[in-house]
Amino acid sequence: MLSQLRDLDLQLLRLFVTVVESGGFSAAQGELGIGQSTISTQMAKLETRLGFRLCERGKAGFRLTPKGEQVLAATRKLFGAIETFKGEAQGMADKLLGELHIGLSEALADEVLEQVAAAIGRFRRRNQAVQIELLSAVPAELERRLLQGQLQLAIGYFSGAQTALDYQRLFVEQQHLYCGRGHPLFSQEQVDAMELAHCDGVLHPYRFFDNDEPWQAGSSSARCEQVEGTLAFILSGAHIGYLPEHIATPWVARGQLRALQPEQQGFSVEFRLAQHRGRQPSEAQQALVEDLLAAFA
Amino acid sequence: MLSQLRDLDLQLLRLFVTVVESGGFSAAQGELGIGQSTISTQMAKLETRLGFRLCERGKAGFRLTPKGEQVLAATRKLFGAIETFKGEAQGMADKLLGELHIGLSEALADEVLEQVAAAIGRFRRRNQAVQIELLSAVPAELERRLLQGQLQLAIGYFSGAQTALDYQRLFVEQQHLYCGRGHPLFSQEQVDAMELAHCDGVLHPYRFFDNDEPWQAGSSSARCEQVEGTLAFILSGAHIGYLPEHIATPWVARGQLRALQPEQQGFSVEFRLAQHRGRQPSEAQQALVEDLLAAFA
DNA sequence: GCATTGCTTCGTATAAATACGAAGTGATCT
DNA sequence: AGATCACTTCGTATTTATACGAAGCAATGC
Repeated sequence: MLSQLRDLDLQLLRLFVTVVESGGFSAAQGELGIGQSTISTQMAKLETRLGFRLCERGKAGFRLTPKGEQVLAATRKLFGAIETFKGEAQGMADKLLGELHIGLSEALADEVLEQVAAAIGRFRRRNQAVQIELLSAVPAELERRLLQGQLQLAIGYFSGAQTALDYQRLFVEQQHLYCGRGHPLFSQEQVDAMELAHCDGVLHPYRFFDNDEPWQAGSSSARCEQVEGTLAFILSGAHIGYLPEHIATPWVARGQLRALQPEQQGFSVEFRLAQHRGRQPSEAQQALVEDLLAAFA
Repeated sequence: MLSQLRDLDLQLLRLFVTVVESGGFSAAQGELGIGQSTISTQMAKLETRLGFRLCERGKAGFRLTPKGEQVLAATRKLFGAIETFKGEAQGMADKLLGELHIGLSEALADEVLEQVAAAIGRFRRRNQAVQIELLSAVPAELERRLLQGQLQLAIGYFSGAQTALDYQRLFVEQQHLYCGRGHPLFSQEQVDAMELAHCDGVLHPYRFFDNDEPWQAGSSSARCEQVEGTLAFILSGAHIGYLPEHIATPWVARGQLRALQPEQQGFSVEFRLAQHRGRQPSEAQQALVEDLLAAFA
């Protein structure tokens, strides 16, 4: 008598609805693909669970009891909810979700920014609802945050020495040694290595390409990790130092900066996309990596 | 890969929710009462069905994937719908539903109507949402409709001859033979049977107690099935006839009617509650019968 | 009166679900 | 390095669900 409706069998309810729609047990045989004795047993089971009769049947005809009508309506409502659930789950299957924290090296060239923007645009055209967070910082900082898991992706020039990180080449940036207008070497026609050796350089600690730089500062009373500060030191005329070509170019055009021995002292830096090798990336991350590589291809 | 979410296993979803609430597979062992290997298998099964991973687990700790979060929310919503369904079904179990069509004999005494009213009041205090329809008519009409299934219950004086109907005694009504003020016998002190035999009576065709009536009209030029018309014939002074005592009493008090030989010509009619014997009554019908019998007890 | 129809009940076969435990993996902690 | 933890995988046992068909039953139609 007491309805033991704890484990609510959806299949029984589905059978019930089909039986009603077919208008009888034997009529539902074909629709359900099972024999009528089974249908009878199942209906009896459902009625036992509910604790009341759902329909009157017999040669006299098939018809729902008042409670049967109510249960039918309630069942259809329930099936609606189930379809909604299925739809949500289904739609979720191929949808990208979650959060992406991405680090960008400071002082990127305009065209690089445009390519990053293109990748984001491409990504946003996917079936996704991803929370993206961008962070600009010095590469060392980016690498540190990658390792700590605060970032999933970072674009910058990296040591390449971290075995825990995976690197993919994106583009190359040209660096040159520059001096400012006030510097003794600025107006000097010929500059030789001897003279450069005595210049006061700008030191950028924690940068990964220090050893790649053709010119190594003999002495240095200026330290700056960021490009902007380095530029300020150089513009002062008191120091010489390395800058990305795209940063220096407008200043050179305005006669404020001069590249020193571009052929000998210049060098190129490889910018890479880095991600943690250990923790396997989310689908969203994989997709964005794909989009970034496509944008820089 | 393709999510085969057709038969949506609620038990798997319930397991998932419990695992989340416990914060891990092995932590959920106790809660679920099954071993962790089973939990692992079940979770894998659910994830296969959905087509994506729901949670990351391992020594590193347990946490939901973004999709897992979404599925958790969707699942809780679904469970809400299921609880609603259960509640509806549960509440329906002991609730009276459907329609009841009830026939009442015309010209019932006020106190009888009060008792019917009491029964309806009692019934309405039950857990029910029944549509009740009342119909006043002559008993023969009520009996016909009962047999046709247009009525489930009827109160009246019946032949008792219908084997298809079940009768239960409710109350007794006294009938007397009356004449109106204008009738020759009205002011006559003593009335004998001889004189009555020559009176013009009111015939009530299709009534069931004709043969019980002590006085049988010798001749009759007046026919009426209903009480009200019969009363009019008798008040005219041209006819004599039987009336329920409760109908006549106010007219007698006003000196408009007189009962003829009450001891000899009076008789009593048994009013019964009738219902179809063949079709088994709804719960609502059973309940109302109970309430009617109680009211008339 | 008898066949037919629509359902119920019973016994039983078979498929599927559900479970356990042992062995294995891989990351983390000591 | 080794122990530990949390989970996975595998093989297998046991229970449960699901099905069928035969027999039975009550109502209907001819």
